[in-house]
Amino acid sequence: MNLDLQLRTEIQKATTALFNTDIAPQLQPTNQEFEGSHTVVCFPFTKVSKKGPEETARLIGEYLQTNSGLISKFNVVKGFLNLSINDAVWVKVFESIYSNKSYGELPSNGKEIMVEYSSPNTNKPLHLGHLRNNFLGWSVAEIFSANGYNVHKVQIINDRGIHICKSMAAWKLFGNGETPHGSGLKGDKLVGKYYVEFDRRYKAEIKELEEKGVTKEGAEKEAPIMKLAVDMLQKWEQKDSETLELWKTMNGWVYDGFAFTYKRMGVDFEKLYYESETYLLGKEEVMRGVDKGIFFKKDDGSVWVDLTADGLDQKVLLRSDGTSVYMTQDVGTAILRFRDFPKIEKQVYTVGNEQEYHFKVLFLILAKLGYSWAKECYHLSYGMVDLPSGKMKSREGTVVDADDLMEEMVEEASRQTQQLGKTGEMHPEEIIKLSEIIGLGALKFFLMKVDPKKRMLFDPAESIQLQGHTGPFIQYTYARICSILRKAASQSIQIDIAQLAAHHRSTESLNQPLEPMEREIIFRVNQYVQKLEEAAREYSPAVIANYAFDLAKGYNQFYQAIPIFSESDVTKLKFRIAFSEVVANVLKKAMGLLGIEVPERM
RNA sequence: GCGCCCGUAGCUCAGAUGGAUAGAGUACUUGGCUACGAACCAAGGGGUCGGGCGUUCGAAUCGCUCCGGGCGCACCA
Repeated sequence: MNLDLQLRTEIQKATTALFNTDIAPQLQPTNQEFEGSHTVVCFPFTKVSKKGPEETARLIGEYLQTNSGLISKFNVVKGFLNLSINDAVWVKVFESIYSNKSYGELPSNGKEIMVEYSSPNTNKPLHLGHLRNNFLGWSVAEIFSANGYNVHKVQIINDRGIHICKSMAAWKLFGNGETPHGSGLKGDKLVGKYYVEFDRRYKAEIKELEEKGVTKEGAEKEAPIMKLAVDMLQKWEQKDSETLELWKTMNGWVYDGFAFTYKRMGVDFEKLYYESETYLLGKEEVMRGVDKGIFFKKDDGSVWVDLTADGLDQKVLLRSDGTSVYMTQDVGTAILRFRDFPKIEKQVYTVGNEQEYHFKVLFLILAKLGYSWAKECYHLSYGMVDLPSGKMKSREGTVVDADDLMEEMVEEASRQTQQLGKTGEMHPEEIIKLSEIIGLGALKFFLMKVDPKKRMLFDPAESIQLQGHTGPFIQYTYARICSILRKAASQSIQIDIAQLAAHHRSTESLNQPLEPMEREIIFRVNQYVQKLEEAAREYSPAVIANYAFDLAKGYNQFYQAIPIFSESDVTKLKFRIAFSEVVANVLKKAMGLLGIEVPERM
């Protein structure tokens, strides 16, 4: 049952009866300091009531109290009508949540979407920025899934081009046949090492040539290592077997390394796309656009799209030598995906906000090519992650490596767990598993509690905190409830929810109301579905993260104020156990959307 | 130069389509474990919501303007 919707309907009935108006009521949660749970803002009704705000609010309140079974009492502060919901109604709300095993999962809506995330540069190991990207993308996919969508998680792997050839060239020159297996170095780290080596070498060679009097431009082209890389690119395009072999081998190393990192992150993909497989389709589409007069060719042979009518510039789509650019590849990839999954109605691209312009252009181009789904595509644009020292810069060595960071978080979780003396009767494997859950939970929560659109600061000292507004705080609340449920089970306390609800309804007159904190928590639990919808609408896991924190905090307050097992009234005791169980389930579900596990003890 | 984003407590962040005395966390000062788990709870101080003007019964939220910070505008990806 949807309490808010019912309430809204009742209020509308009241205002229609009283003032003969169809102004939609404005409902908001009541401020802590006043009694009640729902507040109607009555200022908008003063126009039709022809009375002051307080009088207007009082009239609506009186009408509701006499005519609606939902409201037990009300109070008026200025133009605000604060409503108290009947406890029997609260219990009914609770009952329907408790007995609904799939609470928090909306039924299938028959819609299908695709979410792209990660899509790293294969020459560079994953770093902190990728963690935000992956966690956000994965979580948004889960959020849509919980909203009833059929979701496909994908990524694009940028596996062709000169940058790949750079690490290949460096490895060929200086690698001495080094392999991940032989050196024990993770595949992506090994390839990254040669990419850096290329750059170092390239700069040295340029300097050498310049000292011999070659111009800077000349030196950049003449540097032997660059010539080798360019040569490899040409050979690659001509499908030279030896080059292709090396390309495959080194890419394989990278993929193996990434797979390891993804696994620990807890993210996955249904299908991987490779640029080497999509850029030709992009080229075809662009040529088709030229034939249809959508794009135009310049004298030098390059192909352009004119977006000045849309308030943007002209944009190149094919170079004068006929090769494709970044945009061309993305056009091809998008179209291929809609061919592979004909039922999807949109694609969500999880990519940093520095590429906002790129996606604006991409969607316009796709629309010009006649793809109606183009206007449904969405760039899930997120802000950069800064360090206390400022921006991450590879040149200054301030890049925070994803593998290292996850490892440090887990180690810190382990250290703190042991320091708090929580590991008493745990097996060593259990401690390891728990540390993983806590460490990654802390990291994921830290990165996802902030609005994705905003640039954020990653303070290492703060991120490893396990108290306060953190993932472990919520995990702890969950573990605590599990402990209560274990105790209840050991005392063989059986919950019969229908009986409890009936009892509450019949004893209401016996003056056994709910505690205000209990009402508030039912209110929050009942809010979950709305938050779920909001999170999808806003593409924001932060909505879920902050909701879970608020719920956990509310429960902890209740827990501390009301000792459950000292309650002598068996019905109340049972209610509170059932109530705790519901909170635990919702916390688990919400955290699950963030990819954060919750432990039964910690 | 043109375009987009951001500015809320010392610090990190919330603030539903404009609504009540702007909220959390952290840090700091206190108090609470013989109890269902103290990774918790309670209390306190801490704010010109970057500045100004405007719209409105009502502005952190909308408009204009200035200041400060970030990003983009490649035949790079």
